[in-house]
Amino acid sequence: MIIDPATSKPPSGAPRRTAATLLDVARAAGVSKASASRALDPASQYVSPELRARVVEAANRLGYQPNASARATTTGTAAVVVVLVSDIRDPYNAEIVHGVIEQANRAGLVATFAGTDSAIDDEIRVVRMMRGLRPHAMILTGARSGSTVSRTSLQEELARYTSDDGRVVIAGDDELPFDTVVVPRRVGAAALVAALFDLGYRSPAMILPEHDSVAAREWEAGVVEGARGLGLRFGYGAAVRAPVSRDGGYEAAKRLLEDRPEEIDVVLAASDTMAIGAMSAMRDAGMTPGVEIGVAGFDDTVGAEDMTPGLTSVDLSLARAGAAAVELALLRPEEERRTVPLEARVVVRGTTPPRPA
Amino acid sequence: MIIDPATSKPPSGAPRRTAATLLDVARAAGVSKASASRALDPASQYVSPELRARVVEAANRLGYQPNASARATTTGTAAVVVVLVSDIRDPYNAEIVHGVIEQANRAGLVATFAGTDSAIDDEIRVVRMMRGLRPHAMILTGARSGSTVSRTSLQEELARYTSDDGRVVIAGDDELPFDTVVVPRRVGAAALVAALFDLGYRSPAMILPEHDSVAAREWEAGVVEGARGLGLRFGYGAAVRAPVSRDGGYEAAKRLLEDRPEEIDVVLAASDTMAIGAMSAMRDAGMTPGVEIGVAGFDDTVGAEDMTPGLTSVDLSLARAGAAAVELALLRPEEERRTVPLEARVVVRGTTPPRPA
DNA sequence: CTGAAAGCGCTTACAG
DNA sequence: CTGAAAGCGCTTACAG
Repeated sequence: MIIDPATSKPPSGAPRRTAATLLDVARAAGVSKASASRALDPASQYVSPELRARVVEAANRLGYQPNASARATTTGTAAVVVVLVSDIRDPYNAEIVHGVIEQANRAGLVATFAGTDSAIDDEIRVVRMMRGLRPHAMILTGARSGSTVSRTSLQEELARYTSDDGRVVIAGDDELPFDTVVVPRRVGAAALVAALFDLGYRSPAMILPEHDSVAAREWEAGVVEGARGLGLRFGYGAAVRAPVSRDGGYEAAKRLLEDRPEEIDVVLAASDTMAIGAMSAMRDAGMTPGVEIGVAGFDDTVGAEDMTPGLTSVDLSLARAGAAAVELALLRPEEERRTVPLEARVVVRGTTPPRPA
Repeated sequence: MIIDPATSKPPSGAPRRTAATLLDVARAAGVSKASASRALDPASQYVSPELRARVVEAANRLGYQPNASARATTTGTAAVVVVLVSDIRDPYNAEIVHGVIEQANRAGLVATFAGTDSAIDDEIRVVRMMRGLRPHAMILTGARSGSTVSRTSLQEELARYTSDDGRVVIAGDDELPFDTVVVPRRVGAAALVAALFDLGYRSPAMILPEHDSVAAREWEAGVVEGARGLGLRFGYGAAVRAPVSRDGGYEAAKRLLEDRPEEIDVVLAASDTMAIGAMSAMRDAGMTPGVEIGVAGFDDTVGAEDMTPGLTSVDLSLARAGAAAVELALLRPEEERRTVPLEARVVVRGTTPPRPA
């Protein structure tokens, strides 16, 4: 359960011995609050050097740090960017989040996070609650699942926020009418199929995410279009759906191998995690990944290169995604939806050696 | 470079069409600001049900969300907990951070993050800047490296914060005079050595982190003490230092194998990452991990079980660490330093099969 | 139970 | 260049 921080009270404790305030600094320096404020603002002109020096000295002596909340209520916006992540432990998300933190800090913004379990209704609640922070922007990562009704509600809640001059950036796999950093899933999937074709693979099978999502659809579209363009076809039963997890990949590969092992020469999984599960399934079936049948994943998350053999995958340059999202959030808002594409790079490793013809 | 958000100005844009305020709600409901405030505070008694109903209705209609900054400047503390992480992509940190987010949300707190590159001087700057948020607590994860002088400065900066009634919690491997969630590194390392002894291993070698840190020392102490207790000794050169990374582990293992492969029957690495590198080095030397020589890691990060063979490791229940840190932060401050221990669990997998005597 | 008023810590026109 | 004053959006005694 999530408690609204704006509604719940902060845990009470001993009476707060308060931190130094601007007034304390002003007094210590023997100037007015207004002057102290200006002296501490590097952008402010019209401050005599001596006054500034005196104030800065006093501030340092007192360990003064301006109260960010007070400043935010004065100025109207907080120097905050909110990031909604489903699960930070997912390396895919961690990579994006890392980029956000770096870039936000560089821009003088504080990055705040909220988990959402990737359930859309959860996300609506979180967006609403985070609006209370009056953040400069909200960045949504990953894909979300939920009914059309829920999607509409989320869109409305976000629109409410943007109508108050907030910025929304979608960093990931979703089609929402806001500025978006586009994860090159479709392009990357097609490029992967092409690379495998060049290596001599002709009979691919797919392990698809069980739940529908934009990410899943994009990947599938990339694979199917890529294959079609090369004259390849998927046989009946050569596409199975499974949960996006190691175990999901394991089970899916098992089914694939049981049903029609002879007609498949390479298994494409929609994520590295599933591909890793698939590799285990092959081993348990007495095969060696890359020998009888090739395997390829997607995302090139940390670890793919440390499998044995190394897992062929597609690097989505996610490290850039987070930074790009912050950059988009910093631009002035525009009428039309803006889009920043990332690059996809196929990384061929041991699980898909050149296939003898 | 990090820009102080308290000093830098928020990026300016179009004039802000402001969000609904309490006054808007009060007017819409035909009551005073004071009454509206009370009606929206679930904890407030002395509000007539009808008045409350009217206010709540108006608030919903206007999509009102209280301004968290204004509330914070009124009450003196923000419902925020700040987390300092070196690198969120490290699964070790991600696990802790995940626990923090979950538990913080449950407690109605917002979690804010700042990266620190694990350099102590960076951390000092960040602590200082984050003090401006007047957060309820600061949680420091991981180990930090830096001079004694720097450590003292960090301690001073943190003390400054606690003297203003802030709470500091160390979630990880460090000895600082604040409430601490203790990562059971020493206990876990000793338990690992004992487990390996039971499996028949008698000649261990160590891959240690290159840089000194509390984490490194604790792990080393656990291994050495555990070994000594069992009458085992480390031969000369059976302990090598390397960067905490896959490549560091690779290089270290390579050296170990070149120098004295015949005297070693198991390699203990201070982290799973290094252990994974070590496994690659063995393979490149024509060996199979677990066959000629065993390998064990530490942390049991995601992925260890998916190696081939599975990597023996020690699970530190880090998922609990983040939650425990938040719980500590919520307790009322006390004079003496409090300590919450986590549990260590040895997980034996394929890289350390029972060794024939 | 309800409202008028003061106050939290800042910033920023507005006068000097 | 400097200061007095108003105002940001809230909460909370203090009177009724």
